[in-house]
Amino acid sequence: MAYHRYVNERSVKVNGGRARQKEQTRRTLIRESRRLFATAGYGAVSLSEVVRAAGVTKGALYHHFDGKTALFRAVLEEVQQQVAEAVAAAAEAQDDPWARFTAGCQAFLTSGTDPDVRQIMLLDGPAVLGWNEWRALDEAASARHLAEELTALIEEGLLPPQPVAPLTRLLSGAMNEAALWLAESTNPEDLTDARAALSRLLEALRSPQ
Amino acid sequence: MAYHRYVNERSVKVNGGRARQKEQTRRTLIRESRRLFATAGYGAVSLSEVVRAAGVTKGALYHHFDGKTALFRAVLEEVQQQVAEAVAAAAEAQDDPWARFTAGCQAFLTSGTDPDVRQIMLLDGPAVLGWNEWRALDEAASARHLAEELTALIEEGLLPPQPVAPLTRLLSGAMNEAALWLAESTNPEDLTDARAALSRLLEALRSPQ
DNA sequence: CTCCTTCGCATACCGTCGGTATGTGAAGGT
DNA sequence: ACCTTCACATACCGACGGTATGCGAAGGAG
Repeated sequence: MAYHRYVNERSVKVNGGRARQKEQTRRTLIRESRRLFATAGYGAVSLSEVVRAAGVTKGALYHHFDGKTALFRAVLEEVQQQVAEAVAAAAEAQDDPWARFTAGCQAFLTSGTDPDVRQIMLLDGPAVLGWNEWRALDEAASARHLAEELTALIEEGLLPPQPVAPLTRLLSGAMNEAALWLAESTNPEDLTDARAALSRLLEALRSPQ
Repeated sequence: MAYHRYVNERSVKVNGGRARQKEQTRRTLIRESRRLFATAGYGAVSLSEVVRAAGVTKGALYHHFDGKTALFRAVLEEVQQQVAEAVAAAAEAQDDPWARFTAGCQAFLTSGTDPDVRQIMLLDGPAVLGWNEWRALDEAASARHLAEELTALIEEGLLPPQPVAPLTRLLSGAMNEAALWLAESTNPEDLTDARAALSRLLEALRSPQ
């Protein structure tokens, strides 16, 4: 009985090298925990569920991560990276600087309605890791790009000169909360209204022509 | 030994009626749990700590509240009510409708820097109770006033006609996040910048004269 | 004053959780 | 063929949130 998984699955199955198997286990843990965290929320997910869903034991989990919060951090980083990629893709599809800015913001608003993003990045993230660490990860993933965009827009005269840090937080928070509201909504008209409201907000900030 | 507290403290001390004592126990539990929740965060506070700080046992806690989240909910309602009172007081000190609106928003931004508000209302609230319930409480406490103010401003022509629901979330989220950023800041200049940024944002939304 | 009911709270206990210490055997180098 | 490494599995722990039960003072009824 003991260690039967080694005999039954690990050594018999066609496995790549040890490093390859290790990475696969790690990715499985992240994938399954992400699914559980997204659907039930961090607090309602036990590590027993995670390792059962991943087909490993707690020994494997603690071999890859320092604990539950470290596992969550890895998941959050993955989610944030995906959001950042979506935002960057939407922004880079535009040529006009102002259009790039607004397209990125709208893409961020849309991303926030994804269930994984909503629960992991917007709801649990700040509470589990603390706002400092959450913001540091957010900064590294996407908020830095937003701040850089704002700085560029000010330099180009499209935005009135002002400190970018508070404006970044104002806009980031506005989009986060609007995305949460949107994700909860059942009325499809709300999406249109939210995008319009964000559009109005951004346009209102623009320098007078 | 058993039930010695009854003999030593409860019946000997000068106590008001049973109902009075009950309310005092409840308020003590809320007060102490609020203090612990605010300083350590919901997840890092155990009910053992709470009842020890309150000088009662878990039996008392579960007599007053259905569980840990119910205790947190009671605390959150108290915090939200205090924020709402501060915002209402700041708004009603102004005569001009637009000044009332902006003063309320600035007061909300200031309230968010309070440690209790920050941790309980802004960080743990949505994660612990879920966004739906958190928003329902927020709605009842203060967001409804914000929405009513916005509706009134639109009717008076001070804001362009638009759906108020998404705008309410945008503004609420912007102020929440800015408050979190402010609370973390060590530079006193950030407070000035944040208030200025919020002021610019609100002014930008105003109807062109 | 006496009895009886109510109820606010204490006590004792439980299953489960996150976390740790230790064991094990296949992989990969020598 | 051997030996070291390491990617896990196993077994166990203290602490947690929650529950069942007991108790005794408070307050009303007669």
